[in-house]
Amino acid sequence: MSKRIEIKELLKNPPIGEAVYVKGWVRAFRSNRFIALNDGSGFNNIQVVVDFEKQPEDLLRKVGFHACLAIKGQLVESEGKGQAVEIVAEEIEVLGETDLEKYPLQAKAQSMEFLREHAHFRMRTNTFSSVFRLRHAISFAVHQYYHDRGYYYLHSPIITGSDAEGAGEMFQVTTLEANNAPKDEEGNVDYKQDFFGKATNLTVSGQLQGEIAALALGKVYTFGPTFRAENSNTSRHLAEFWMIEPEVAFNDIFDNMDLAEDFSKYLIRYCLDNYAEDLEFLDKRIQNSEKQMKAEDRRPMGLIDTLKFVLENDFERITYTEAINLLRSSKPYKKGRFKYEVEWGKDLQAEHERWLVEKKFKKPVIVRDYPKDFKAFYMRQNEDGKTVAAMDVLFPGIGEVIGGAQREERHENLLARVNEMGIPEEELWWYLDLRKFGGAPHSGFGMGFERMVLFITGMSNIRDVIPFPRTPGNAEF
RNA sequence: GCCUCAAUAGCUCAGUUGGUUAGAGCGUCGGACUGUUAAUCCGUAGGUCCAAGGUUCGAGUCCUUGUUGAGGCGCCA
Repeated sequence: MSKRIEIKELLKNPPIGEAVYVKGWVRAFRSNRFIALNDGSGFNNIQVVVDFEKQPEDLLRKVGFHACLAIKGQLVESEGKGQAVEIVAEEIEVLGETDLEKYPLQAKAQSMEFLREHAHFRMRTNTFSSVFRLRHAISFAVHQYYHDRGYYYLHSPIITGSDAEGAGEMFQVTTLEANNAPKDEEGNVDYKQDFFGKATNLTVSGQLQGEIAALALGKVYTFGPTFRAENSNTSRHLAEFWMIEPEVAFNDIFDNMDLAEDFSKYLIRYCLDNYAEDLEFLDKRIQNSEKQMKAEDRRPMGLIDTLKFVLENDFERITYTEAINLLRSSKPYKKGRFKYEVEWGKDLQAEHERWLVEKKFKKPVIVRDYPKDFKAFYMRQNEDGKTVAAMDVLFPGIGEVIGGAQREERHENLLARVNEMGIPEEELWWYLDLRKFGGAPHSGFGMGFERMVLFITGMSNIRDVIPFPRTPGNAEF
């Protein structure tokens, strides 16, 4: 009786007839009699039945939406229909009141935009508590997947002195004062006097360090925050996001594709197997919100059906050249509906990727062997001399969730490419060394963690699947 | 960075061709209610119509600039 029990545990193994002690927040107080209490341990609430004649009136007044309570009572089989068991309250203690005249949240659906502005309260809603439980689940499943398969978790650095990843604009890290930085003889900022003795940035990718580890430990993965200072204003981009980057010695591009598909499916399966209640709630939520929409704007399948469909079907695998040919024989191409040109040598645009994934194949698609001209320097050159062993995994509704490649392991080829692209060789001496001493074919990819969370939860804005989103012009909370 | 749209009560929104005192639902607050499931019923209060400037006898409504947000595009994961 003296020890608190978590609501999830209480509902899993209900000790009917026994005295119980729970704590949590009020999700609803109905009919001056029924409290729906949730302590965050799971999706489901416990119903607390109050005999209001036995409780002081001023105490019951404090039992409002999202107030925090501690309740002692007896667990009994429920007389009502919506739940199997309930607690008959004997002692109610108010741990934290909520002044509802000032509290912004309400016991009804509120817009994602509004809740985003109240990010310190939004996790108390059904939607966000489900999303963040799933975010945890996916994160845990990532480690489980790789650990079970003999991969080593590599902590790649957050601060990097390398300026050669080429993955995007970087955030500078410095202890120099903006207004009073020391200057060199030419009048430029003298980073030799900075904390690290050189210019440094927040990492945009752990891949290059991952390769170092893969060529010693065999199979590794990184899972950490990455930073892009791009002025990207979309529902799929963050300035601070988490990325999972496996890197595997001796894997070629086909092994890489197998890994990407198997890994993605594992994460989805883990959530379906372990977090069904949260997924069911999110599924219903989407269906309700789409009721007012026109049929053609609705998703073709419910959330859980979509996830199961992805699990049960192979990802489509095509080359970039095949993708171009398919696009050029498509209806929207022939009718001139595409805004961007479809031509071998030009990158696939979002509208092209969407057609391939959502119209043509209706499932995840892996596109490989892209022209080398618009891909990174480290990707392995194919025999045709025109393409590289790059791959993108495209998901319905989101687009690119995974980007990867077989890495160029041949020192001559890599060096030629580095020079061709005008990258300073001295920045990459250690990366080039990996090819000079015991080099090996190897492959890897980066999965945008939030994009995977977006897909699995069915949310539509990436800002709603990370607790505290960082985007251009916004670093609140 | 570019394009489009939006901003009115705590929230979600309506507001006619520019014309009297700006409305509704939900929430709040007050009351009723001992089997509710976003409970229900009755009542009350609640507004610098995003900001600044302009046009006009008169602006929530029209114009300009700005701010914030959303959607799309580009960059990518």
